[in-house]
Amino acid sequence: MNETLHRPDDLGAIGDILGFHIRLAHGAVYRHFSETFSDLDLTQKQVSVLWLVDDHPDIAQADLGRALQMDRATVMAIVNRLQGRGLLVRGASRIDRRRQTLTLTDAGKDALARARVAILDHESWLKGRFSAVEVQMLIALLSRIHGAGVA
Amino acid sequence: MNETLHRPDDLGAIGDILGFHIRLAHGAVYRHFSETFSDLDLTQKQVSVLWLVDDHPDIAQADLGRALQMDRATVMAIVNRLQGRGLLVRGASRIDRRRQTLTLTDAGKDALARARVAILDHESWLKGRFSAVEVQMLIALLSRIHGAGVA
DNA sequence: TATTGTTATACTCTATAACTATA
DNA sequence: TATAGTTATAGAGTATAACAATA
Repeated sequence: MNETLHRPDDLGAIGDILGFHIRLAHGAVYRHFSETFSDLDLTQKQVSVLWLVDDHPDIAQADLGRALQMDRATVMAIVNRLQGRGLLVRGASRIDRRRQTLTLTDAGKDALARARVAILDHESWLKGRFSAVEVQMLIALLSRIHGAGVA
Repeated sequence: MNETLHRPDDLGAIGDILGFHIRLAHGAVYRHFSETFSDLDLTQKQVSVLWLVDDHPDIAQADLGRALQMDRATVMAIVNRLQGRGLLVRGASRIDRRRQTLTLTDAGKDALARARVAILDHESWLKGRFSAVEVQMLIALLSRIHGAGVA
């Protein structure tokens, strides 16, 4: 049967797979984020890196990797791209010569400022379907999965 | 300050961004899935496609795109890969000659059977941190984001 | 020994654009 | 006009492996 299934409104047994719902939700967020940030030409990860570098001056790449749960090579690729666009600069650390400190340039701070405005739109779209209590509950549940920010 | 921030246990203001938590959770799930399926050499999306093709015989690529919220070209790439590995075959539809029906091969059914076993492990790892009620709550909240399977 | 940064490499997902065939 | 499949192309994220410098 089902050659006429043009609009599968029932997910079937796969609908019980929690990982499946996480992937779908992530995809939806990813697409809306991309639309919202098409003018700024910034991705989710790029904004996260700009944000954390601004929040933690002289943060190193390895720290970003831990905070955003990315491999060193992945951080490298993102930082390279941001540096290539002149949004941040690498500098030498004075206390540990293995490490490189990261600092936003003026252009980087400007991009982040505009990104924060766009994030308001994006988060409103996302959070608009939940009450404040539900948002906190969802964040708490998701935190149990990724395990970050648990002091 | 903060050049000594080697283990940022506090996410700072970015911790209030719901989209940020969704990305982190998705990343954690993605990594564990990859480990669990490294022997089978199947990705999340590939398993989802095998699963849906098995659930809906003669489903077409466009249907997969709607169910999994992927672009036509993205579906194409995944189906090509699965077909190249001999896990499914394309066939002509008899009622709409624009469409191609998709069907699992014996190898595809075998791969899916093994995938279902691996998914049990993966989902146990994922769901183990929640009560049954919390799992249902989380799925309901995530469904409000991706909007699929809502009849 | 462990960590940091780095380079090279490769794979997957994702999407856009343009084309053909069919409805 | 709209939909389905297709092809070509490109960008981004992700990871592994190996190496040098430093702790």
